[in-house]
Formats: sequence, structure tokens, C-alpha cells
Amino acid sequence: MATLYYHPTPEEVTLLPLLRAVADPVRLGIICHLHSLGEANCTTLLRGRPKSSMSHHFQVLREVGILHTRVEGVQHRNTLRLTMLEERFPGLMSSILRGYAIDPASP
Amino acid sequence: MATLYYHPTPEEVTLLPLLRAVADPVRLGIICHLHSLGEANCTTLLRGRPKSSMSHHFQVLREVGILHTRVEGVQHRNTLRLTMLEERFPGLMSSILRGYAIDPASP
DNA sequence: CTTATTGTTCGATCAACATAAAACTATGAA
DNA sequence: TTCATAGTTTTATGTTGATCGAACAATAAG
Repeated sequence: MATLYYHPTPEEVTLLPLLRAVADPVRLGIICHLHSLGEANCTTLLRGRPKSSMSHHFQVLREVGILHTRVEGVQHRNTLRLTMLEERFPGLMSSILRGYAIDPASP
Repeated sequence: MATLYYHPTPEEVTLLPLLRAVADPVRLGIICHLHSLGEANCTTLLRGRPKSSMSHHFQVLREVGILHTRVEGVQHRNTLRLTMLEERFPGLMSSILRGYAIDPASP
């Protein structure tokens, strides 16, 4: 069975859960790393962490609308939903990504 | 004794604590309410909540650099440090404030 | 000095959440 | 089939942090 994930529509993306999702060191790292890579699977971003932890964070990011997961064979390819996010909350993600570049002292 | 508070310098303001501080429904409400008022004391922003809770949230917001507390007599007047924040992390606060206007469904 | 107002600090409680091991599912290759 | 790879789900644990009552501190006014 093809494992599919639910991805919220733009209207379903709300500010507070978005902020909560971003306000975690691991997830902020994932977001910014993913931004620099464009697309990546789960394993690529584990940096010594257990897979179950990564899977959890990816789930959180997916459910609040930050990333999209595309299943391709065994791998799950993740991308940021930047265009949608930029329309929904203009400037938010871009300023966070820029902020991380300014102060990457987070994770 | 004049009660003084420590306010972090711009360099001491870091992204992750800032995001954590904002990612709370009560504090997000305080921030946006304060933005519309310009300046306000603690009591003005209690909306049925106990003072001790408000005091806690104001402390968090102060310590991460989001607001400045000016003591005037018995009252503590709070203002957002928007100019500093805009220099430190351009676009961040403004996009959050705009985001709250778009989706105020938070608190 | 006494009282009222404003806000902080202390202490306890409770819930949310990050972490991680272990078992499981799903796909692809040998 | 059988094995390997990629990721999820389950379950448990521990920690952080929000909440709120009660006591305290500081200033102003009577």
C-alpha cells in the first residue's frame, strides 16, 4: 500500500502551531538544513539522532504545514512548502531562515 | 529601592529563545495587544488571568528582548522593542504581527 | 503610620512534549 | 523467499514550563 500523508491546505495552516513547530532547536535545524538542500529524506538529516526522533519531528513539521513529504520507493523525500507559507504568512519563513543565518547558535 | 530590570542588548537577543517566547498563545496575545496600544502596564493586559501569570509572561518577554519595562511609580510600563528587533532579525516581528492579524485564532 | 495599588516571588501542581528503545510496516533487491 | 533499507508506531521516561494561590516588596496617598 502506498503510504500517503495528509498535508494541510493553506487555510488549515495556523500561526501558533507554526510558531510552536519552529521553536524547537532540532526542527529549526531541520528546516534550515532542508532549505539549503532543497529536498532530503529523513536519514540524510539524522545527525546522530535516533530515527524515531527524526520521524517525530518530520511528522510535526508536516502536520503544521511546513514541509511536504513525497514517497518514492522506500524513501520519503521532504521539501519545504515555502511558496504556500509565503502566501499564507508573508515574510514569516523567510525572516526565520534569514534569522538562522544571522544567529545559527540554536542547535 | 528603584526596581530595575535587565534588558538584553541586541547581540544578546537570539533566535531560538525569541521564537520560543512568541510560540505561546498568551504571550502572542500580549505582544499583539501591546503593539496596538503602544505602551501598557501589566494590569491593563490581564484578561481575567491572575497577576502572577502575567508577571511570568512579561518576564519571559523581557528576558528574550521582546519588550522593555519602564518603571514609573507603582506601575511598570511595557513597550515592544520593535526597532531593535527589526535591526537584529529583520522582518521577523513584523511578519508575526501581520500573521496574527491574518489569523488571530490563537488565544 | 496605615492603607491601597501594582507587581514580583515562592511553591506546588499538572500537562505537554522531546527523547529513545523496540517492534513493526513497506518497498526493493538478491 | 529472504534479506536489507527506510521510516513509522508504540510505549515509556524524564524534563520543561504554564498556571495559580499566597505571601511579599515597593511606591503613593490619606
